[in-house]
Amino acid sequence: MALDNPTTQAAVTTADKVFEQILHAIVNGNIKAGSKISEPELAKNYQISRSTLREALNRLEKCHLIERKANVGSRVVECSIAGLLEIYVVREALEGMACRQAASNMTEDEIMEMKAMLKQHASAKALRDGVSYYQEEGDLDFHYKVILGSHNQQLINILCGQLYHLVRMYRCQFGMNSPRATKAFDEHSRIIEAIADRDGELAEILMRRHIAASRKNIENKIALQQ
Amino acid sequence: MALDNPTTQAAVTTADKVFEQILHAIVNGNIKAGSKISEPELAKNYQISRSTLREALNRLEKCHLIERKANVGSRVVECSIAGLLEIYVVREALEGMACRQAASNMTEDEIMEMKAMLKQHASAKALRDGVSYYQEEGDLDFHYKVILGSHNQQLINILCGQLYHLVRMYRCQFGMNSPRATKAFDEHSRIIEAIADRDGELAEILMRRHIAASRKNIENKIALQQ
DNA sequence: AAAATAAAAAGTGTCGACAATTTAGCTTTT
DNA sequence: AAAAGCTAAATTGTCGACACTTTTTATTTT
Repeated sequence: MALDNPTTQAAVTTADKVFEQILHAIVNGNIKAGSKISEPELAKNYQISRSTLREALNRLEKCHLIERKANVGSRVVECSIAGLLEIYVVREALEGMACRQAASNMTEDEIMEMKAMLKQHASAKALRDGVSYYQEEGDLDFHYKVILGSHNQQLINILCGQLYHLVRMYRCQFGMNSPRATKAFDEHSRIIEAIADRDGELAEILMRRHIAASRKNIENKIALQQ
Repeated sequence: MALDNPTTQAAVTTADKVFEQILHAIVNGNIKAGSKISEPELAKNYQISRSTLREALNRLEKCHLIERKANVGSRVVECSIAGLLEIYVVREALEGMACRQAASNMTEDEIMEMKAMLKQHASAKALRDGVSYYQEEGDLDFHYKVILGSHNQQLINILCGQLYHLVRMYRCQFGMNSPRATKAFDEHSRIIEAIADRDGELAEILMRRHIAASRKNIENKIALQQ
C-alpha cells in the first residue's frame, strides 16, 4: 500500500513522527476501525508523554481518521459501506473539478510527466505479477498527479490531506474498492488526453465517470450480496 | 454576520469556548488576516494556560483558519483574491454535488422548510433595510440548508466545518463577494424547485451556475480595476 | 559601513502532576 | 432479580515548568 501522499511534509517534531506511525497503523488496520483509543496506553506504547500524544491525535482528527468527544475520548472512525459510498460522492465532485482545473493549469512538463508515468504503468502492468501493481500504488499515483495538477491549494489540501487517507484505509481494509484494473487503465489514458488537449469540460466529465463507475461497481456487489 | 454554522456542537470544555472566541475574532478581522499568533500573548489575553490555548489553536487549524510551522508558530491565513477564487472553485464542485444529493435525499419536510424559508426571505427582502439581510444571513441559511439536505456527512463536514468559516471570513473582510442580491434570490428559487422535483441533475447544474456566477462577478471586478 | 559571529531573549515543543469528568463495580433498595 | 444510587478507579482536560529551537540584539571582524 502506498504509504504517503505527496503533500506530507517532513516530520520534524516527535508528535509528527508518532502521528505518522499511528496514521499507518490505522490505515492498515493494526489499530482497528471503530476501536477506542486510550491515551495513557498509546502514550506508553510510543514512549512519549500524554501531551505529545494528544498533539498527534489532533492531527489524526484533522485527517478525519479519529473522532473525539469531550471528556469521553477518541475512537478510530468506522468503515461502513455507507461511509465508503459517501467518500466516492465527494471524490466524484472534487476530483472532477480538480481534473477540469488541471486541464487549465498543468504545465507542459507536468503533462509530459503524467504521460511518462502512464507508459511506465502500462509496462509494469504487463510485467509485474498480474494487475496488482496497477491496482494499488499506480492508481493512487495517477490520481495524486491530477489533483496536484489542479494547482488549487484548497482542493489539494482536502483531497490529499484528508480524504485520501480514508481512501487508503478503506482500500486496505475492505478490499472491494480497488480499481477495476483493466478498464481503469484505459480511462486514465483518455483523461490524460483530455488534459493534454486542454479540454477541461471533457476532462471533468471523464474523471467523474471514472469515479462514478467505481462507486457503481461497489453498489452492484452489495446489491448482489443481498 | 451569521456567527455560527449549523454543525457547531456545544462547547463544553474551556478550549472549546476559547476556540469559538478566537474563531469569531479571526472571522470578523479583530485578529488580522496574515498576522502572527503569539501563544503566550493569547493565553494571557484569554486567561488560560498555553496548553489549552494550543488545544484551541489545533481546532482553528482544522478549520484552515490558521497555519502552523513546526518550531516557528502559527499565522492567521491570508485573504487574497487568488485564495477567494480557489474557494469558489471548491464550492462549485462540492455544493453542486450537495445539491444533487439533496434532490435525492431531502425529506419532504426538509423541502417544505426550505420553501418556507424562501418565502420568509422574500418578505424580509422587501421589508428590511434594502437588500442587506438577504445579502448576509439569508444567503448563508439557504446554502447551509442545501448542504445539510445532502445527508452526506463528508460533504457536510468539509463545507460547514471548514470551508464556510473561510467563506464568512472573506465576506466579512473583503466585502466584494456578497451575494448579488437581486439575481441570487431568483436563482435560489429555481434551485429549490429542482430539488422539490427530485431532479438532481438540474439541481446540480443550477447550483454550479449560481456559484460560478458569483465567482465570475468577482473576476470581472478585478479585471476592471486593472 | 557591511557582513559575520556570538550571546541573549523570546517562542515553541515536551513533560509530569493535579483537577474534573466519566466509567465500572459494588451495595442498597424495591 | 432488576433498577437505582453510591463509591472507587480510570480517563480526559488543564496547568506550570523545563528543554530545545528560532529570532533578535550586540559585538566583532573585514
